[in-house]
Amino acid sequence: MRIVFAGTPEFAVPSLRAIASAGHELVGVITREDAPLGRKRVLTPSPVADAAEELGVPALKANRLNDAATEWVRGLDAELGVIVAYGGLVREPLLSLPEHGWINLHFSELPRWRGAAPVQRALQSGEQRLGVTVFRLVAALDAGDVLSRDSREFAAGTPAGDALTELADFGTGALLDAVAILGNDPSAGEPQEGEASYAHKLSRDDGRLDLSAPTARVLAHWAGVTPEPGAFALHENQPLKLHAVQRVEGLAAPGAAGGVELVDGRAILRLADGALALDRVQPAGKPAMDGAAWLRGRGGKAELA
RNA sequence: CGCGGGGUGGAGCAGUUCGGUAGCUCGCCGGGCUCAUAACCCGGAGGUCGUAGGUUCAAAUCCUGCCCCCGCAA
Repeated sequence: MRIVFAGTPEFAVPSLRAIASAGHELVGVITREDAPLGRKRVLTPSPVADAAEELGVPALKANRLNDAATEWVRGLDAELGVIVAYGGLVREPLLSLPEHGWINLHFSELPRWRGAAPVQRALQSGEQRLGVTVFRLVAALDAGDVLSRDSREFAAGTPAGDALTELADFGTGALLDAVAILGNDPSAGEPQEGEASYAHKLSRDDGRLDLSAPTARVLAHWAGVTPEPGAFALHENQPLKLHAVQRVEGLAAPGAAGGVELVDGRAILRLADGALALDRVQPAGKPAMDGAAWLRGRGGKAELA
């Protein structure tokens, strides 16, 4: 099938490659414009842009799918549009331009967690079964008919970044299935069933952990916001980023939640009903460091809030 | 010139305000104890205090330039 692909970040790349290696004809790729990256603000092409170049597919860099983008796509004469984490909305008339319309690979079990940060929000609320859904793009957000879906279990405490990376690969199966289904039956698709929920984009403040919560909830929260926007707690009114944590058993917490002390060479954070090992932390103004080293530099004890 | 923190043996820190012999918790090496150990005891190595210059009898500490790292903001 002649396919135009729209996507931007790292976890859209496996889908792009899967379509290419499945023998479909990739006629064009749309991705967001080069964005300034890092402290030095170096203008950097998106991962999808790099992949498109490597595959030798013509790419359009656009932050909005406007008239110019629509004309560009019209010239491609694509049969199907595939969108994976592009970062912009497809509207009419572009939406109806390809013969089979557009399909989207979304990283949740729709209609749950529609929107920008499905994996992060699902993990944050303690879910460990994460899914992918391929559906037809319609005007309403993530609301079109479903073509294929799949899901798998993740260990508690799996960071969103890792989960997303795995789902990006995992989801290519459902994506290729959906393309095949459409090839056989252009009218295929089942309406989404169940109650919809929305996964709003994460802000920095979403990374602030509530240390008075039960351990399982703190861990889920940590997982959902790691590595972006990053989990943190306050130490002496300064943020302390928690890059890597692990639940530790067998340490009933006699002290108040928030106390950190050295146990068997690890920095252990006491919570209401358990404890977390802080394996990698980063104080404000410092590089990331081993949690135990951080604690030693503070005399072996600290209080987080 | 957006705001701010920081650069001290291998790691993390203190010391800088009020210049005067390099300190702490670990790690490392050697020895001891132990059935054993990440535990404990004894001993040891390892630092041009980011860098260049200035002030001074004397600079990690005061002054100036530069380099690098990071937290915010964007």
